[in-house]
Amino acid sequence: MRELDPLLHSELRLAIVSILMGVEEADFVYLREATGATAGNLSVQLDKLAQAGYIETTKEFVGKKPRTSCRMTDTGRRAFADYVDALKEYLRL
Amino acid sequence: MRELDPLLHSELRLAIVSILMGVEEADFVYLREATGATAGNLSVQLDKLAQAGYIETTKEFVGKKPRTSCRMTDTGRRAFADYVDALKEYLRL
DNA sequence: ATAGAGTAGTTTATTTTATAAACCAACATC
DNA sequence: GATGTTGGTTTATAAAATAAACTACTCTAT
Repeated sequence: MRELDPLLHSELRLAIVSILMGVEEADFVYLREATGATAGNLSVQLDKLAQAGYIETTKEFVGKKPRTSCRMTDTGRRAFADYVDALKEYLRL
Repeated sequence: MRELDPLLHSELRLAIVSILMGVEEADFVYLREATGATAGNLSVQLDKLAQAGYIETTKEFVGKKPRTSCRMTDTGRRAFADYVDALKEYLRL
């Protein structure tokens, strides 16, 4: 059986990637609200995705507030496509 | 976002259920070979699925050898259908 | 009869992962 | 000048997956 990329096969990381696949970019606060995750958990999982090169993050200051925004990389998009493909075998779609 | 049933959102358990959805029943050895899992891991994960009432197992002796065979329950089939449904949101299918 | 290897598992221990709790820095509000 | 808020990160704890070790039995060859 095909392996399911463990980096994507995690509820929160999958949710993050799922959201990012649909938009140019999304910021930390939006992702936190959309996924319902705690900030700590989100921070950790974003790091893992960034470490793997699946997403790219940029940290800037808007006025006095920090703002982290994220977007998919090509590597990430490919990994997601592969994951979906592999998963279809499991789901019998 | 819809929650992904954590019992099914595990590579090995999903593989087990995926196989069982396609057949009347399958035995331990078949599942071990088909999934490539170690016997220990398989034993643990089958227990969890049985505990949750997603699968049913029967242990009998065929000649002198033990034989554990597994099949889906209605509860399990419903859970799998729900899981697939929820996952489609994430996969954008 | 017994040592060695194989089958069919289970139990226990270890590692990995996910989650939550605590914390930091900067600001605004009372 | 406490008190709370926003936007995070770091660290600690809980939960999960995996691997290693073990049980019980059988079969073969010595």
